[in-house]
Amino acid sequence: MASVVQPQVTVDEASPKKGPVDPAREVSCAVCQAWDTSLCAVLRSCASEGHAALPISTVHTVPARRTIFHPKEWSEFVPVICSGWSVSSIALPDGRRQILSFLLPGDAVSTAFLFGPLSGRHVEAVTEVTYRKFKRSDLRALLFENPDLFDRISKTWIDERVQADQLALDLGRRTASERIARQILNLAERLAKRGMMSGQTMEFPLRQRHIADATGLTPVHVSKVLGEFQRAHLIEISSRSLTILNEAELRIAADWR
Amino acid sequence: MASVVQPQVTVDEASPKKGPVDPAREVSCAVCQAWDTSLCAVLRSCASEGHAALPISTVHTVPARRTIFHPKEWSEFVPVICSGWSVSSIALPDGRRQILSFLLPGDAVSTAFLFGPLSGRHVEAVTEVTYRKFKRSDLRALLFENPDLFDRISKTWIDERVQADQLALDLGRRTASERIARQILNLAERLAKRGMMSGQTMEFPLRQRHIADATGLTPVHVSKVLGEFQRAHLIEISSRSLTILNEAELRIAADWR
DNA sequence: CGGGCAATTGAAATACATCAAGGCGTGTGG
DNA sequence: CCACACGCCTTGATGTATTTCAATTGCCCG
Repeated sequence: MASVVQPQVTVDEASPKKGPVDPAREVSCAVCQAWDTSLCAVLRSCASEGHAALPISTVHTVPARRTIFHPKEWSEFVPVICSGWSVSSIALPDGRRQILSFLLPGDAVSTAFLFGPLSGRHVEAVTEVTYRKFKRSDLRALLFENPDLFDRISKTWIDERVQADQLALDLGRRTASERIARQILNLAERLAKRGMMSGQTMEFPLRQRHIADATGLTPVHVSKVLGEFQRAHLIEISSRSLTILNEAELRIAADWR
Repeated sequence: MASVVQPQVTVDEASPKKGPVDPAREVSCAVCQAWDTSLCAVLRSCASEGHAALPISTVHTVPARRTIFHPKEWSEFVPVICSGWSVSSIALPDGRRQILSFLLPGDAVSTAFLFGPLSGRHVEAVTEVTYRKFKRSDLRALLFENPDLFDRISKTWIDERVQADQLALDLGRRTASERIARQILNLAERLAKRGMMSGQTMEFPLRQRHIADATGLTPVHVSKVLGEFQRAHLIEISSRSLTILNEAELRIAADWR
């Protein structure tokens, strides 16, 4: 238990806490690289503006591959990722599944989650993950006290809608290589925002099965396309990390904008 | 100009008004079949509860195939369909396009639209369409005055999220026949809610390329699948109307639930 | 050391796209 | 009113992107 499986994201170097509850919550968030994005930022800026304190939350740590949120869970808690990678998906009874998004530090599953339980969604850790659980009613209350908190949420909301639209466009109308290239570029961009890129290199804990489920393809085909990309020196993958060697060409392959 | 191209949905039989503004707005809405669903219902119930009056809106009528909302429009107005069918989509510069939803009477494009412009979206009339344009700021104001209006909107938001998830699952993980069958069942269900089904028969103004763009397929392939469905006596299509002959089997083809 | 998940690779199958031609209905202009 | 063009649908032949199947390897972990 003391030695962790993979030395992934080095977010929490200051406080690798194991207990379920962390009273000194501002401290640990202060180190979080995701301060600039998404819900966390919203909550923190709200607190720093002297309004109500941050709502109560409990911190949890789960190992890789563990379920964070179960599809038939009807919970009053909304999880927000603090460190590590996880994945949000829906599945068919026969096993086919579609990944809707990769969740990085600072991400909540969906803004819709703030207003009611979103059944059918499965959230699963890819690496070891720490996350916070907020009580829905707390967040809601906070939302009504702060009109500009509301503004920020609605902005996130719009973003989320745009993301969903793009996903549909990708899955419905793009080729396999385009989808994969876009997924890589998209992740790179999001990691960069969080200061989690070193140059053109990122930690890349995803299995090919994850990429397959996110792009609506087969693991086998993903392997072939990634192979082509590497032979064409667009990217390089080794020991759970990915480097973009030729961003310009990769963007062309992705038909980016 | 007086004779309209297609005698589609017969919603507005009481008032086929042509002018852009309609002062007697409650009246025309009272006939609307969509009173039970979505944004319209929300606004009307809000008004009937004796809060502020319905916000100002202007009524517009456009012929089939006309653009209602342009992708680069950055408008402060949010359109809500009153009668007719329309379609909301996004497109790639090279012409590929993905339909995100068919809009039926009572539908707004997206709840996200209430909070900010959603660029890139194209909304286009399929049949002759009448719609209302609300001013975003009016709706927003109304929203803050009525906490339970907000509740209803957020419910719609969750629904919309679930729809988006299902779309991704369909496009990413389902076969052509499944996608098409589901689209048909889905439309039937939504039309039924609006009282627009006569038994198992519905007006069906969609061209096969609409279905193709909604399901991520080619018009040619859609034709083949619809042909199979008809030969198998699951459905019958003739003169712009569609009948579900064998709902049970169609549901199986759709892998419904 | 053995077992299981992950990745690679090639061969075969298949679902869907593309291409092409013809028919049918409908609006349009002579 | 007719001829015509055009969009829409259908159908068959052919092409291709992706899946499925299968065998092999490496690797992590118990």
